[in-house]
Amino acid sequence: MTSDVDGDTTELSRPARRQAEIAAYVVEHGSVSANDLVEAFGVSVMTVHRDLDELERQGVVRKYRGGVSAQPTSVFESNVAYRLNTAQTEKAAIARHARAMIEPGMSVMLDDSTSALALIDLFEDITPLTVATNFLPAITKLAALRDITLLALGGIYSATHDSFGGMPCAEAVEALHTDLLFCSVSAVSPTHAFHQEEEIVLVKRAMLRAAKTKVLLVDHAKLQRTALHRLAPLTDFDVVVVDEKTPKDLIQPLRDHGATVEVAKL
Amino acid sequence: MTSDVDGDTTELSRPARRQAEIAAYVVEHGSVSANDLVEAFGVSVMTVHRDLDELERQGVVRKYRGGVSAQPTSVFESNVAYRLNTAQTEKAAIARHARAMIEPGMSVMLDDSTSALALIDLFEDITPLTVATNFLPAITKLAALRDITLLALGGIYSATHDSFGGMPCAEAVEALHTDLLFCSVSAVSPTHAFHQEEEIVLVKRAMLRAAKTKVLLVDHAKLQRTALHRLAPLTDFDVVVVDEKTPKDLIQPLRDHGATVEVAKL
DNA sequence: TGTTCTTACCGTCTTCTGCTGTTATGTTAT
DNA sequence: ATAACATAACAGCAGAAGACGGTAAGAACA
Repeated sequence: MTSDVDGDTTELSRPARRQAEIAAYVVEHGSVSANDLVEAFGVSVMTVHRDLDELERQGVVRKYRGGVSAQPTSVFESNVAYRLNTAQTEKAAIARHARAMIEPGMSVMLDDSTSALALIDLFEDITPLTVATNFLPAITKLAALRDITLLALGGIYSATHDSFGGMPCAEAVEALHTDLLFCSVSAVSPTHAFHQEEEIVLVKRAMLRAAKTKVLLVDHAKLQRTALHRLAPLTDFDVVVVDEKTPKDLIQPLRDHGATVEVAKL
Repeated sequence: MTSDVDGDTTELSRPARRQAEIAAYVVEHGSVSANDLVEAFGVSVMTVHRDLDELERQGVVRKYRGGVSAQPTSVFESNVAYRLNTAQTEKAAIARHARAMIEPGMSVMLDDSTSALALIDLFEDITPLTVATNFLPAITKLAALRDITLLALGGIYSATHDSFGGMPCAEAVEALHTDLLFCSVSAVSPTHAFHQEEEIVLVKRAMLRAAKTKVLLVDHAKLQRTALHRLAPLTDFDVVVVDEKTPKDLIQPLRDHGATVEVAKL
């Protein structure tokens, strides 16, 4: 669990980073007091409380009098701040690889994945483009771009993912059909893609039905994890993109089971 | 046209304000050169170009080599930046009045109106609350609040309104039914509410069908305007809220035709 | 009631975004 | 070909937002 946080420490505001670290700390220790955190992170009690409030708002920890306790690991792992911290250079490489699949005029669907964010930065040259997404940071970014038709997929806001979901979102997805889907999950086995949360699975399944070409974006950390809900067999995806750091012996099994795997060059 | 811009000059970033002023200038003169604007506003050519690019992105002006020309007045009037400039104190008063209608636990729908933005600032004390809206600035604001269930109404992004619309949005609305709707329009006659753009009308009509109690928020400027599309008779609204600056002789006709009009105290 | 933990408020500080002009390069007309 | 106009890249600046800690008031627990 404490393993693969190969954090580039940049790219995230100081408080956000500290919050992610606090979250990790809490998850590791199960439950700690505010004062413990004061010592561990060298900030004032006030700041600790503010951080914990924010983490609680995101659903990552539960506050009670005298301390905080961790929520199930699942929600921590799908916490946005945490994910943003992880494997940024790999994600950039994956994004560049994905970009090559897009042609001007296409319609593209993005889910609430941090790789998608990196991908958006590469959109400026591929206009015109139609992009549909349920991920709030992505929506904000896209709204500022010209020559991009932005189709926001609404739904119930989740602070943990900073995205929209639930039935309303699934319905919005079902009304569409895009050329491409770029999608991410929290865990990948040799045969299937998995995700922690049921409501998210609901939306992602809908997205899979609503796109012609489906691309799964996977950084190497995902291949060594598991998660509760089976989302879909890997053969449902037309392409699975992994980063270069992925060990060869983890890639081969996917291919053996019929998946088309491409490796993104750094 | 140049009349009622009783601008409080505060509350809007300098460039945004200047852009709104440039837009007004262009609309008034029909078509001007970049250099004209440099003189008129005392900024560099570069800045003028940047402003014009932004205005073009919003669909308010058209750039061609050697200058810019205005788009039809309608789109200028429904331009967000312009609307944000107008009658802010009145809008705050209207928002306070509207706030009093909301009780904790209710579900509220907001359209893409600047008055709605003011209203959100007053939400913190009325939690829990469920809020549905298609207005991007509103969505961003609400996402940061706790104890608020945010239901984003997706759809096709319009840079002019900074909101989502079109059929996907209308469908999302139709799947809901809220206790309250706060809604705004671009023009109000003694008998009807009007709006410039057809797609917007589509969404607002859907919203009217999807709420139990419907409230129309109107600042006094709207009462002296007209617009192309008839949205709905005023009697479709349970309450029409106007600000205190509204001349009495403009209010009376509404009441004579059966509307329930309330005046928001400053 | 006393103690501990939490929250609210306030002033200061820093950090950061993003606006701006300048210079240099590209593009279109005449 | 040359002049007018438009874009791109760069870097400095300013204003604003937000982070932080301290103190004091409040709430929970014992």
